[in-house]
Amino acid sequence: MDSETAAKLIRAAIRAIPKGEVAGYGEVARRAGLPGRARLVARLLSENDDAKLPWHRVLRSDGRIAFPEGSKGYREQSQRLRAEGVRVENGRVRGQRAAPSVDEQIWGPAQD
DNA sequence: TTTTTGACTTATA
DNA sequence: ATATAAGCCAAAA
Repeated sequence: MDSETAAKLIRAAIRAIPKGEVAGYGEVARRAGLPGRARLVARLLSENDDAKLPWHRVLRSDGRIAFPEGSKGYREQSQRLRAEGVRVENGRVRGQRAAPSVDEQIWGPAQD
């Protein structure tokens, strides 16, 4: 699979995060069928220019914002999240995470 | 060409 | 809670 295809899958996975919920980089990668490739997700977002993509719903695995505290991106992301009703305290998201289906929790993401 | 750099993760101590 | 270590890999240096 080429990198462009991977990028499409990842963007689709990010778009699938419901408004008001969040997901981790690794989680996005897994749901895109690319386990272990959290870094690719991060890289894509760093290059992303699509305003439609809800990049602000993507967090680190510990629920913290991936930008350095106080940076521009940090401020914008927390603001965007709060605008959707997500609870953000000191760079940490309290609110709900995008819950995978029961099947996904047990069996992992669908492969077909 | 090789090395470093990142909006990262999981495991282990 | 902190701190390494190994995995990840495309792009930039």
